Order: sequence, then structure tokens, then C-alpha cells
Amino acid sequence: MKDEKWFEEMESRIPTGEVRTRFAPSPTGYMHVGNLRTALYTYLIARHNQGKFILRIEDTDQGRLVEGAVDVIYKTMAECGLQHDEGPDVGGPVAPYIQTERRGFYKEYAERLIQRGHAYRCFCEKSDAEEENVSEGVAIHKYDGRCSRLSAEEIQANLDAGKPYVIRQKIPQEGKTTFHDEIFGDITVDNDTLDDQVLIKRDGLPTYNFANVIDDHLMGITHVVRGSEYLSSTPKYNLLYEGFGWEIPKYIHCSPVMRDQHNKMSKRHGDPSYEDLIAQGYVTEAVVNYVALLGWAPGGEQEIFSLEELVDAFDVKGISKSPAIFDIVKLRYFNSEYLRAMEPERFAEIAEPYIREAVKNPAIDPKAIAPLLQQRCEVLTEIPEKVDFFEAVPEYDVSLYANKKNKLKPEDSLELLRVVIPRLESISTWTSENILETLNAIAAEREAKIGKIMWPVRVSLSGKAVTPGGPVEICTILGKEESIRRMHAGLAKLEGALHWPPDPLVGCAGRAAACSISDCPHDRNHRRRRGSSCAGCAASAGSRGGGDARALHHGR
RNA sequence: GGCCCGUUGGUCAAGUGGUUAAGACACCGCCCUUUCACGGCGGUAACAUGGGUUCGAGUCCCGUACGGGUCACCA
Repeated sequence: MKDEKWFEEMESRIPTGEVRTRFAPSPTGYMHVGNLRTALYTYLIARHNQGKFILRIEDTDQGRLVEGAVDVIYKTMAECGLQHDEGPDVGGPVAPYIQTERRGFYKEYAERLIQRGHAYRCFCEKSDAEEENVSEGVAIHKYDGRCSRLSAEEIQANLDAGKPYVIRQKIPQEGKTTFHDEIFGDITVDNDTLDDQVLIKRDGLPTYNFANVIDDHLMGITHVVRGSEYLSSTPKYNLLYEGFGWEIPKYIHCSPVMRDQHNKMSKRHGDPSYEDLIAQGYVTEAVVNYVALLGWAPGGEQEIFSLEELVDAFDVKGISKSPAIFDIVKLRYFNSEYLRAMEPERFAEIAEPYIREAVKNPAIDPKAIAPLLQQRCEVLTEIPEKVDFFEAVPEYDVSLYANKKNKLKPEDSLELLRVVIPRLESISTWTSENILETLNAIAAEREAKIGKIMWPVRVSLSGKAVTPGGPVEICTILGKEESIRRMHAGLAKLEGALHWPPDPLVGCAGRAAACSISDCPHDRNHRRRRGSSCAGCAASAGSRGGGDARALHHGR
């Protein structure tokens, strides 16, 4: 049993005159979004007030220890920029910062509380002496407080007999207790609804509820930030503070982050942890920014906040009382904003592994692809599927060569490719300027929009209707040889599918009878004239089995 | 079940007795455009409910409904 001097010494270590907050996770190996948000708010309150942010590990539950869990916490907080001023790894004036290393303290304070008449030893077996009020099938347990009425002799006898015991808080059964929460305001409860909760467990370790109060006091915590699930035990905390004669901190209870209307985010439901989100292609800044806004609203219209800006803007008055549902869609939006606003060099750096996932060809530089991606991806993980065609053209259907907006049918694309390929082949210096110039020239000659010319080029190069960047950029990255090769392959694919060219390839040039098939390749000179099919078309249609073949042939 | 808390569009939310009830995401339309995206413009969409108080209520009070939390020698 410690003497008065020890208690004075403990008190003297407590820093004063500054805002001090603490994030006090129990090491479960999983930093879920709600945890992260609590850590963030706690950090912001400290920083906003030029105070100290403390990390304390609450590991009093021996049954739930998880290997390496503390490292997950350090890593997450460091990545998010939530640097703590005091903690297990950095020390501080009120060390230690791990509850199991503080175990000697709690018992002393519990004894002191007994002396002051606010706690007592309870020798009851675990489920002894609990009133069982069974109503509508729900059992409500409440300890009846019988050990608080033990005489000094009885207590001593139990002690002498070596009977194990717990220490319980003695709660007055009369009156009401009121506490103030910065978000919820004043909350009053009747004392008789409060339980004589266990302070020190049979194993000598404190319960969360007790350790929390002792540590918060001994660490000089001025603002207690925690989940709203502790709202209903806060009156008991206040009674504890009062029992010791300690100053009561400010309480900030945050409502939970929900996965849907009814359920909190949880590991069990497979909801993402911070690490999961990063693995899913989200960037830390976006996650932090989004999480800050989940249950807190800044004054104005600004939504994009750096950590520094959050420090500046944060005000507990903006924290909302009701639970907020985590919306991955909005996180995606924040992520895309951050991705787009990023320095191109940094984006290229973080995008590179995702590009390399799909593009192994060493001749292709991911740094050349990254700029095409930056303005058009929401999460990093969607990069591989967007750029896989740089490695190899995927399987695709010729119907891709049709495009409604440009009024293109596959056979139109076929014809365009025949025109475009030789022109591109003749480019001597393969630069994006020259490629674009060539395509523009073709468009101008045909009085067509450049988009129409580019469509079949894109499809033949990529096998996709949508690509990051346009044909010009793709050509540049692929190089002349590969680009031309792909276009030829696309053309061959088209020819194969459309049974082109018609056979025999005599054409109808010079014949009086015009071909009624639009874009008849045999003679463009008369293709707009009315009349029946030209000999070439008719012959090829006939040789391949009549109407069906012709319909295919002409894309009808 | 007791106690405590909450409830503005699908989601995040502003709002502190008098507003055409902001804004953002999502969705839809149009414009821009070398596809897609970005960007620009516009649109659909909300005060859970019933009573009060008040000249006037999303804002204050009471009830109801719904939802959440808690009632552990877990945290």
C-alpha cells in the first residue's frame, strides 16, 4: 500500500495548463474507419488548441490480445499523419503508456477509493447476487450490493481466508447524476439505474471503465473523446471523479460510423479497415479527408481539406449527434479529386506498380502511361484493366467498330483503316504531332470529324471503345511498328468478319448500272447513285450463299 | 424490458423562430470534347408523425413511431 507521498508524486507529474487528448485503442489488430475517425478528431482537438496528443494502449483484456496489433496502430496513425506527442514508443512525462505496465497504479487508487467510502471489496462468486429481472424474456442483471454491507470483521475474515475478491464502485442509490457532453449537452440519470460496477477484476487488473478514469486523470487529459457507446457509463465516471475529488474533463462522445441504417461498420461484416481501403486503391489523404467529414461538418462550403486545414477548421460544435453511414461512393469521389490534384510526378510514382501489374513489356514506360490515367481514374486498382491493352490487344468483337455518334458501321471502319494505315506508315518521324497532323489531314480531305477517323484506329490499337488517352497517345507509346502491326491486325479481323474483299474483285467501275450498296468498295465514284448492286457485290454475295452473306457483307 | 440518445432528399449535411429549406456525392439531361473522364450549365429529390406554444416552427415543449446505445470480473 502506497503512502500519501506516492499519491502526491503521481499528481505532481500531471502536466497542466494545456489541452491534452488521448487516443486509447485496445490492440485488436484492426483499425476500422470508426477508430480512425475517433483518432482523427482526438488529434484535431489537440492540435487545434496547440495541445498534446497522446497514444495510450488499453490492453487490460488478456483474452483479446492480438499479436502485432499495436504495430497496426502505429503504422496507421503515422501514415495518416496523426503524430502523437506521447506514447509507448516515444515516452513522455506520465509514462508508461501501456495499461498493463500501469497495473500497479490502479489497485492503489482503488484502495484509496475504498478508504473514501466510494468502493468496496466484493467476495461474491461471478454470477452471485445479481437480481434477475426477467421480463419479456430479457434478463437484466444488477448486482445487489450485498458486499457493500459487510462488516469490517467479515471483510477481514474473508481476507484472512484468502478469498478472492473484486473491487466494486459504491454508487449512491439516491439522487441523480448529471454530466455535460460537448455534443449532446447535459444528460441526467437516476443513480438507482446505475450498477455497482467492478473496478478491479479478480485477476487484479482494472476494468476498462476504471483504468480509463485513472489514466485520463493521471495523464492530465482535458478532453475525453470516445464513442457514444460510453455515454451511458459516463455518469459512473463522474461519480468516480467526484469520489477522488478530481476535476472532470470535457466529454466528446461521437456517434458511430455505420455500414448501413442498422449496423455499425465492423470487421465481422467485412467492412474495410484503413488498410483495406489503401489496398483497394484509395490514397491516405482522401480517406482522412472523407472520414473527417463523416459526422462532422465544417462551417462553410469547403470539402477538400488537408490535415493542416482540418486542424485549423476543426470545431467540436460541428460534430453531429446522429450516426453517419459510410458511403464508399463518396470516398471514391474524394479519391479521384486527390488523384487528379496530385503532382504528376507523385501520381506516376504511385500508379507505376498498378500499371506494371498489367503491362510487363519492358519497352513500354509506365511513366508515359501515367499522365493519361491521372485525370481519369477514381481508385488506383482500376488502373490495370484500363491499361492492359498496352501489353496485348484483348479479345474483342467487330461490333466495336461501329459507333453511333460518328455514324460508323464496321464496314465504314474497314474502309477508313485501309486509308489510314498507309498514310500513317508513311510518317517518317513517329511523333504525336505528326500522327495527329496526318489524321487531321485525312479528316479534312474527307470533310469528316477527326473523331470519326480516330474511332477505328483506337479500336484496332486497343480492342476497347474506351481508353485512357486517344489514338495519338497510344500510337506514340506503342511505337510505329507495333501500332501499324495492330492496325493491320484489326483490318484483317474486319475483313475476315465481313468477308471482305468481295470475290471476284472485278468491281463495277465504269458500268452504267450503279451499285445500291452504300460505300461499295468497288467504285466510290458511283456509290451514291441509285440502282441495283454492282456486279462485284452481287457476285460475291451470290458466291457466298445469297442474301445472308450480302447482309453480313454490307452490315445490313 | 428499464435507462440514455437520435430522426432534414438515396448518402454526407447547412440550418439555432420569419430562408424560394444551402452545398456536396449519386442519379438524369444538355454543352464542351480525340473515346472515356474532367469541366460548364440545368434538373429530379428532404424537415418521421400527432398535438401544443407562437402573429409565425425544420428550429421551442409534450406524446407516438422508428432507429441506435447501454444494462459484463469486454473495451
